[in-house]
Amino acid sequence: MDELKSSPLFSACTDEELQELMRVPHRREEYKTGDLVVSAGDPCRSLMLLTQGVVETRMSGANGREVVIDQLKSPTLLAPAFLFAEDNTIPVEVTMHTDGTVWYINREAFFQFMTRHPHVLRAFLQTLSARSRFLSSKVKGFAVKGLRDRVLDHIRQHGAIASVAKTAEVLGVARPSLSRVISELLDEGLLSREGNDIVMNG
Amino acid sequence: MDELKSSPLFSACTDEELQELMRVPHRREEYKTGDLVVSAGDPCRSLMLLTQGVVETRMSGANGREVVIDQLKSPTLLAPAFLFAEDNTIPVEVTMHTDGTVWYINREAFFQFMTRHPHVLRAFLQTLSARSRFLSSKVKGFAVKGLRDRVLDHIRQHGAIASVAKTAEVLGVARPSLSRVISELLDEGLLSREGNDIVMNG
DNA sequence: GGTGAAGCGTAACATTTGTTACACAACGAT
DNA sequence: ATCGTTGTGTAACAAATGTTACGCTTCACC
Repeated sequence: MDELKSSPLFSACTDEELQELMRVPHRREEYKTGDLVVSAGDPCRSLMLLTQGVVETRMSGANGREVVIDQLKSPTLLAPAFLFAEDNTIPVEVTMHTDGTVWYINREAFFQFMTRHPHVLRAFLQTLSARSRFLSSKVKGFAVKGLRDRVLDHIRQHGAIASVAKTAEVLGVARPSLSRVISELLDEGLLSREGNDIVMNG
Repeated sequence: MDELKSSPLFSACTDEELQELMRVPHRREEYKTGDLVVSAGDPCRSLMLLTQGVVETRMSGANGREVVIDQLKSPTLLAPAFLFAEDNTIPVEVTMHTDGTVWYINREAFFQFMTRHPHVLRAFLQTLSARSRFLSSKVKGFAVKGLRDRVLDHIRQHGAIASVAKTAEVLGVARPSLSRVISELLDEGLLSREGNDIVMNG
């Protein structure tokens, strides 16, 4: 299918290679907004490829606090880091943020496919690396002292804040706390309003 | 060398495979306690394999706050997640915690080697996965509300607290804050002293 | 035995963040 | 137009953590 070719993993594949891939066990599933794709603790037995739609990944702490790890737009792999792990349970919850489509491709067959097609292997490794870098920056973000700096970092990376409530979830703080800090930063002239968004100054 | 065979990456390799590996460009470097192996921002151009010793990996925020990400004992790979990344700069600082030895193996040659020897590829993917899971749990740890829970989690994972100061660094809090919380947990009977260590109760 | 450094506990106070509650504006549905 | 919903700002207070400072023990070293 063309859907697969849109993924960075398979974009460089020839038609013959894709036909070979289509002969391995796989299935294609459609989801609707709000559907649960993966719940925390599920084992990861197949390569999961989101070809259409947007998902949100969340981690929920023991006490009920939920943190939105991030939003992933298609095309992207879901939980690629846990596909070949010894403990392949997925620590995050994945829900659809829009309608979407996920392909499931048999793990071992995909492994064989990678060994036969090094450019696919390289793309897979690059994806893993990007996820790892993202998590590193997330850790760094939480370690950085002070909500003020985290807010400024977040705006630098995302360009603007559209929703205070959503951003509070992502940053893992209470909404009024974020609202207060943003007010301070607006007063100090470090941030400014641009329509409904909040952006940097300088 | 036998040193390589001790690594989980190459432990399943035959002698012929290791000899093949030894023909690819590589070097071996020895370090002393306190030496800087990788400084944050360095590009990752070779597979780095710690065959002897213990290293600490740190991230330093913009404001000077430093957080010990973790301690890695040999044998282990250093920064494997960034070897095949598009942006292959390493976001952490790696310093020797003891004397040690690091092997550097050419990236492209190692890539070829993996494609020829799938069991090495699988071991490499498992290593990447384990690192990714570690980072995930780290993110979850920071997101979990309350230092009390983080302390209990840390003890569950590490068995005991030997040094309050070191642990405070790892958890990213001030030492007196950790000391205070530990005192409370001791009072409440959730923790207890065992010699110089602090352990769980139950 | 003295001495200094390192690690720890603790206290007092400052700062940050969470919690709860309320008022207001925007918006869609009835 | 009215109603309810949603997102937002704000205030007052509570709780958690940071900061600084001090005294105590332990231990290596002289």
